[in-house]
Amino acid sequence: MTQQAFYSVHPKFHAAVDCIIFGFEEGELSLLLLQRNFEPAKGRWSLAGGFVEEGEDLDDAARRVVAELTGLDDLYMRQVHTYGEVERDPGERVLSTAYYALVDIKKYDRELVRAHNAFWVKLPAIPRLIFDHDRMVSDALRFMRYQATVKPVGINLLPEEFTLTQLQALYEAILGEPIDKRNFRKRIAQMDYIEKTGGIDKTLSRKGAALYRFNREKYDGNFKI
Amino acid sequence: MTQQAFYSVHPKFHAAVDCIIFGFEEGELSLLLLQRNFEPAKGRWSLAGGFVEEGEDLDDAARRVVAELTGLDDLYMRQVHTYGEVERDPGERVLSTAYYALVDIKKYDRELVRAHNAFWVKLPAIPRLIFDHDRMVSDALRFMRYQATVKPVGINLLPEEFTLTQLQALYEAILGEPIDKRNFRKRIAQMDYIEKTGGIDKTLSRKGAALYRFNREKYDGNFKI
DNA sequence: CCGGTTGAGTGTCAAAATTACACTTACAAA
DNA sequence: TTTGTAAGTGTAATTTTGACACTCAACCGG
Repeated sequence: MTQQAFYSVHPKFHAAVDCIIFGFEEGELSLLLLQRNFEPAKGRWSLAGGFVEEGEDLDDAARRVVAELTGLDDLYMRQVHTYGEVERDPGERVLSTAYYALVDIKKYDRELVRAHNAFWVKLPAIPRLIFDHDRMVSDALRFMRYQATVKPVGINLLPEEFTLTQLQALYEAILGEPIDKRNFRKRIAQMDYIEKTGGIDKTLSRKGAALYRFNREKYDGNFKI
Repeated sequence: MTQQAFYSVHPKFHAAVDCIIFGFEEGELSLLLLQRNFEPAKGRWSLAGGFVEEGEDLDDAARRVVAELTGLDDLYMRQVHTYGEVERDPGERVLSTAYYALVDIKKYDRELVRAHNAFWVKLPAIPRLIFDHDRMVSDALRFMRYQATVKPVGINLLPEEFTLTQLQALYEAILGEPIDKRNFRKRIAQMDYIEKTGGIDKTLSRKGAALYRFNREKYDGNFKI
């Protein structure tokens, strides 16, 4: 058997990516969802998705899909799972790999999002999604939650500089439960890679809240071996 | 644009599964690896893999690949990750999804394994593997280790009935560090889903060691909501 | 200018979980 | 009956986690 034949006796499939795009606003997690104005499943809600193209890495396809929708590159993205049931897409057989992305919700390109008929929807209010996208969301949420307990990925949902009150609200949203303020700040104080910038945010309090930033070098120094 | 055209403008790809098959013997984790007597990469070591076929779920393809090699069905298997770099398979473009499987190493079909030119290799001694299979192994190992700290998946590597000494040796192999015997037994004692069978194993000690089994009903009762 | 309001910031103690640690027992073989 | 081997057992110290309430700074309105 030639090497060519080795491959060619096997079928090929469409490969897609679907992206669970998380944002954080007003104390709640949101997802960027599309109300589809195109077939198939026109009119229904879905994740941002797209097909993998010739010569394109799987990860890159996911980055492209998110960039085309939000204008944002360089996001924190992680692969969640690949869904390969024969009948999962009623149109044709498609293997789809889900990725989650974390977005600073202040930064996305509003024009692009509008043009795609996409909307930020707060988590508790998300509608039924097409195909198996509901399952993708719950798998992504579980995985993101787990990662957030292990490393400070949540920071990617906040602006460069943030207050501890914002950070706490974020973790409360991610974990879905209230956190004691003093215990939280005690824990953060031990993380030398979350450092004061010296700046002060006065938008929320008369007193003003110290601004912090994530220091990637210190973090990598502590945990990469 | 018709629905047909929606799909057909996009390329298709080969979809493969590669399986990291773990066993446990003599206090060490092993992998079932193939020394390939077929192209491509004939003569080199690889994971057990195969292509997804028409009308076959992705998970089922992974089960089939493991079953064809070991004769074992009904194994504990979990998807690890999908590898989609353009150049990862030097032959043709293939998207490959890795799964790990946990095998009771006493039970596999020796004829089948021999026929496939496959061998159990203890973890510290595994050779260089083809393509990106090394990376698959290390990702699978990390994932399996994590899962083992969270739920008793390791039990799938032991026979139905096992002694606490075996169980401890297993966890020491999975975690890669020694465990205090009394603390370990204290922890196990709290898990009512690991129960004495009443049987006694005399193969290792004159005194005899109590045999235990995993009670799936009790476990599911405790943790499924 | 002073009292009120708002969110920021801070420390201690109790409970729970984790870790370290060494000897006795049962049995079979010599 | 002595000896060797793996099985089995409890306690105390340490660390980690969780509960809890007031003061501070600054601005606002009267």
